[in-house]
This record gives sequence, C-alpha cells and structure tokens, in this order.
Amino acid sequence: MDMRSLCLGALMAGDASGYEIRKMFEEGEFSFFQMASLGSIYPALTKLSQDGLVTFTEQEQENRPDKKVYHLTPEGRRRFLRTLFQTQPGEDRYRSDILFMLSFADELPVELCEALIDEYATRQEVMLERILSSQKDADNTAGCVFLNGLGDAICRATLDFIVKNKQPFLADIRKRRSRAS
Amino acid sequence: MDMRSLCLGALMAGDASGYEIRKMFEEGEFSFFQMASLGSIYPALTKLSQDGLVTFTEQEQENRPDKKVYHLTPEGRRRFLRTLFQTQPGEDRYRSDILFMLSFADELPVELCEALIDEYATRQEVMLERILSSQKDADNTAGCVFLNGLGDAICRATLDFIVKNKQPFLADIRKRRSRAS
DNA sequence: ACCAATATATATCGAATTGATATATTAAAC
DNA sequence: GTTTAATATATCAATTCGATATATATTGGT
Repeated sequence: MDMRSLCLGALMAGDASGYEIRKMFEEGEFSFFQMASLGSIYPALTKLSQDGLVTFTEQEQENRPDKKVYHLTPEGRRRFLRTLFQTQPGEDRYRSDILFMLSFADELPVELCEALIDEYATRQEVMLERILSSQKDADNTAGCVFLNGLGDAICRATLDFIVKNKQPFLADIRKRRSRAS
Repeated sequence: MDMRSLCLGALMAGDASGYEIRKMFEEGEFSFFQMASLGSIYPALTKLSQDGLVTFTEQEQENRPDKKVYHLTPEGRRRFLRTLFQTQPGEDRYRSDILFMLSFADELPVELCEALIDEYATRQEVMLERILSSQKDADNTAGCVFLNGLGDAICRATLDFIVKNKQPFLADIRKRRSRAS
C-alpha cells in the first residue's frame, strides 16, 4: 500500500494536517500495523492535492505556525474505497532488531540476552497499555474494536510466553556453554 | 539495523552467496522478523568486501551461473559482535495492509471483511506450518528454539482470536449497518 | 516432444522511503 | 532563566525496495 493511499485512509476519519496524520501513525489508531514518516507524508499530500483527491485550507493559528488542514474530496473518498476493493493486500512484514539479535544468543553474554528479552517485554507492555487505553474510547469503529482485541491477544500471548520461557532459555544457553568449554 | 550488519549476521551461520542470503531472509531462519531484498544485499556484500569484513571465492558451477560464495573474515565477525553489544536495537515495526484495510471495515461490504480476515488467517496458518517444520530441525541454536517458540505462540494466539471473534465481528458490522439505515 | 513455469544466480536502476536536519514559536519543566 | 518538549511545515542525502535484464537448467503439463 503506497503512502498516498495511507494518507487518504487517514483522512477518512476526518480533516487533518500532515503533522496530525503522522501522529495517527505514530501514536494513534494506525500505529499498531502501519507507519509513515513526515518525509513521506508531506510529498504524498502535495501529490494528492495536485490530483484533486484532497483540498486544504491554510488555517492561521495564533502564536503557532500556519496549519494546512487537508480534506478528502468526494473523488478522493471514491478512489480510496476503490483501492480497498481492487488491491490485493501486500504481505505482512515484521521487522525486529531485538529478535534478530536474539537469534545470535549463543554468541552473546547471558546478561545481554536477558537485557534484550526484558527490553522486548517492556515494549510489549507499553503497547498493551496503549491498546487498553484505546479500547476505552467509546467511539471506536467495528474495525478498531476487532483490531484492538487482536492486538491485545497478541501482546498477552507474547508476554505470557516470555514469562514462561525466559529462565529456561537462559539456562539452556548456560548449559550449552558449559558443555562447549 | 542496516543491511551490512544483517548480511554479516547471515554469514555467521556459514558461507553463503547473495542468493542464499536472500533465501535466509525470505524463507529461512530470519524470515519471521527481518527482510532483505537482492537489490540491497548485493551492494551490501560489495561494500563489506571492500572493507575487508568478508571475502569471496568465485565457484564455477557446471551448468549454472558462477556463484560468489562469501565468507566472514575474523575482523567481520568481531565487527558484527561489537555491533550487537553496542547498538541499542531499533523499534519493532509491523506493517500489515490487511489490518489497515480492516480498520475501514465500517465502509466495506461484509463479504470483503470476511475475505480479508480469512486471508489473514490463512497466512498465519502458513507461517505456523513453517515454524513447526523449522522446530523439527535438530541443529537449532538456543536462540532459534526460543524464537520459534515465540512465533508459535503468537500465531496460535492470532488464529485462536480469529476463530472466536470473526463471526461476532461480522455480526457487529451488520448490526451497525442496519441501525444506520 | 515441446512449451511454460520455476529455480538458480548476479547485477543494476528508478522510485519510494527513511531519518535527519532546518526553521520558527510556545508551553512546560527544572 | 534556561533547556526540553510540543506544534508545524519542508527538504534532502542515504538507504531500501521492487522490478527488470541476463543466462541456463530443471520440472511439469499437454
């Protein structure tokens, strides 16, 4: 899914500036399964504006830089929904430095392995907290309710696995190491 | 984690060609939490070779194009491990077109929502199958055993959630739709 | 027997994306 | 009173992706 479609999707929920769209991907509704940086959002919005799929009004704010608030045109809305109908979704991609590093556990000090696992667990806890607070919102769409539930289940399964397997894993490394020496 | 470090990591397990390294990220051990395309692997190997972190021997194969088999130098190995010690791992990133599309479930036909969920479940089943067959390997490192277990747990939690929540979710969409009309 | 598709293998290149930085102002924290 | 974080847009070099070119062998279908 290209950045222009992602921006159209973000504007489906209502008007927003580029900065606000980034927040939707950084902290908001989309942050659990998509991402977008400012360096890709601004050019995408410019292009969408040229193509007539969005319009913008420059809002002068007191004591703030001007804000360009983008708004989906009917054609933009139609185009986005058509994209959803027509495009076969790309493959999911998960990228984790921590898990990559942990795959070399045999070559690392046990303390580092433990630190990596703890860091991974902490991040999952933070994500779970964010999901739980998002679940409290009353105005969630059906899709958001489902996706929050899925995220909740995955985080819990991950944390549960770590609680049960961290110590056995570290013991396994120590055992292999003593056997090798 | 940049591509050069990923390639060094791939070569930790043994000598490999660029094509074989891609397979490690596409289908093999790393495929669950990292990715790398040929267009980034080949330049990275060239650069690593210039920097003396890897060497390569051109193997003439009968009835096959020549194969450049890359080999980690002691310096390359040291550099990689130092990278693991020093770099604080980047944030995990998950990107899913299907889940993004499902967040607009309220605007989509119920049939499309169901198809998207089914497709998501199928992909998870395929991944689980791959993890299970990887778990059968006798020569797995401690890290691989742990990571396969984690992947297993996450896939099962995901599939379990879908089994329990797919029909209620579709019913919720239908209910909201009838209420709106 | 023949044709298409898949697999092995390297390499390149345009297009897209990231991540950092520049610019400017305000609010909050310390 | 000074630094840090937040709001806000914009640009740009470096990186990465995805597609394509090139060449050959094997596999599978008709």
